[in-house]
Amino acid sequence: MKFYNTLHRKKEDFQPLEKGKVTLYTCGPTVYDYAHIGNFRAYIFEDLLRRYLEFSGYDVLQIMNITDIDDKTIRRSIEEKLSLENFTDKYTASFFEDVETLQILPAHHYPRATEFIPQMIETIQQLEDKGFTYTTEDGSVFFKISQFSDYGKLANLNPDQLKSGDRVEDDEYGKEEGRDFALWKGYKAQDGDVGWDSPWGKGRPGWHIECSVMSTHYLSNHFDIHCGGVDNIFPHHENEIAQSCAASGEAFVNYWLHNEHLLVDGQKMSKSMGNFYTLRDLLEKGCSPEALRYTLISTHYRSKLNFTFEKVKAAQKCINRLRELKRRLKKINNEEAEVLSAETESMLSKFSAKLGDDLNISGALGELFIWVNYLFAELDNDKLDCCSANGALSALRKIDSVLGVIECENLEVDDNIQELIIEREKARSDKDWDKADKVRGQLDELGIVIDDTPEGTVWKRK
RNA sequence: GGCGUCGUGGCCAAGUGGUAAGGCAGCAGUCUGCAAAAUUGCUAUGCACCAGUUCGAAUCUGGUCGACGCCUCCA
Repeated sequence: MKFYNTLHRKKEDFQPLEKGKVTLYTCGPTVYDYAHIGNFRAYIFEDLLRRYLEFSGYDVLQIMNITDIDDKTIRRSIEEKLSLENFTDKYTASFFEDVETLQILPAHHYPRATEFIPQMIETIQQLEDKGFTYTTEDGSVFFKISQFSDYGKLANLNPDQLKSGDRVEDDEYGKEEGRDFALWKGYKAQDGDVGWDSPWGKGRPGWHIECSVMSTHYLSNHFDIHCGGVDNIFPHHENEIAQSCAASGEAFVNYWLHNEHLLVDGQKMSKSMGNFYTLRDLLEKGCSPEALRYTLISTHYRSKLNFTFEKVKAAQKCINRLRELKRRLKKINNEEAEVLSAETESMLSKFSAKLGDDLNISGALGELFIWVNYLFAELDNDKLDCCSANGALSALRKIDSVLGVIECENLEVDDNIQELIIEREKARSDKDWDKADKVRGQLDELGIVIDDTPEGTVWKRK
C-alpha cells in the first residue's frame, strides 16, 4: 500500500508506526456556516482512506477537529447576536447531519477547539520556555519562524523568500516579521465576550495551535497520517509541524495526504458566481446523497474535480447498476454456501490493489465494472449457480464497505409514490396501457423510473 | 518572481516502455403491451504540439503552447 506523501512529493510505501494500527488526523470544519460540497470532497476523501485502511485490516483511530473559535465564528456569532457556543453548536449539528447523510464514517473523536484551551496554553508555554516565541504589546504570542530551521519543508518554500507584507495588511497584532504566525491572539474589542485568561492576558488561541494540540492529545506526539485540503499545506500544516516539533522535540506526522479542490463548471465555487452549493442545496435540487457521494469519491483525490450535474446523473446510473446487480443476485437462492468464483476473487484482489496504489479509485471502479458486466452476462444466460451468487453478493458487500453507496438506500417510499405504483400495477393488470403510461409519466416527473421485472415492478431514482 | 500540478474519444477517466481499462452519452439488434433494466454489436491507427532516445513511447529526455493551484489563517 502506498500513498503520495506531500512531505516528499512522491508515493511512499505505507508503514504504520504500530503494526496493524493507523493513527489518523483529518482536518475538520470551521463551524461558521453550512459546509459546501467542496468541503465535503475533503471529508469524503478522508472517509475513503479510512474505509480502505479498515478494508485492508487496519485498526484505525481517526480524530477530526471542530474549529469553533476563529475570526469567522466570532464575527458571525456577533452578527447573529448569539453566544459563540450557541452559534457554533448550530453549525456543528448541521455538519454531523450532513456527515450522516453522506454515509461518512464518524471519526472516533471530534474535539472542539474551545474544549482544549488549557492544553493549548500549556503547549504555548512550552514553546515560550524553549525560546520559540515572542510576545507583543497587545498580549499576543507569536511563533518565531527563524528559530525553526526546518520551516518550509512541507510546502517546499524557502522561508527566506517568503514575502512579508504583500498580503498581510494587518500587523494589528504587531509581529516582528510577516511570516511569523500567532499562537495566541490578545483580546480585542471586536472579539465581544469571547476570551480566555492566560499567562499573556486575556485572549484566544491561534488557529494552527488547535490542530497541533488536539491531534497529539489523542494520537501522541508522533502519529501516522494527517490529511487536509491542498490549501492547508501552507501555512496551516507547515505551522503545525513547526509548533509540534518545536514543542515536543519529536517527529510529528509520517504521511501528509492532501486532496485537491472541487470546481463547479470549471470555476472556483463562490457565492457571487452563484455556483456555491451546500449539500442541502443539492438535495433540494433532487440529487440523491449516494449519487453525490459517488460523484465526490470517484475522481482521484489529487485531481481537481469539476462538479457538474451530468456527473451526478452518471453517478446515479452507476449506483443503480450496482443495485440492480444486487437485486438480481439476491433472486438466486440465498440459503446455500458461499463460493468466491475465480472472477470474484480476482476482482476483489485487483480492486484492492488499485486502491492500494494511492487510492486509485478510477482503476478500482474499472475492475469492479468489468466484473459487474461479467456477472450480468452470466445471469442473463442462467449460468450462475447460487453459491457463486452468494459469493458475489458477499463481494459486493465488501466493495460497498469501501464505497458506501449501494446499501444506503434511504429510499423511504413516499406514500404518494407508492400509491402511484399500485395504481399503475392495477392499470397494467387491466391492460389499460394508456393509464399505465400516464402514471409512469407522473412518476417520471417525480424523478422515479419504473422497471417492470418478471417479479413485479421495481422503482429507482432517475 | 519562487514553488507545484495538469493536458488521453462527445463528456468523465485508468494506463509510467510492448502496442489504448472502465463509466456516462449516442446508434443498431434481442427482450418488453410500450418502456425501463439487462444483453449483443458499433463508436480514439491515436493520447496538446515539435524534436530526440529506443526494435518499440500516451508512457523516457529536451523544447513549445495551453490550463490551473499555492506563496499567511480558504477543504
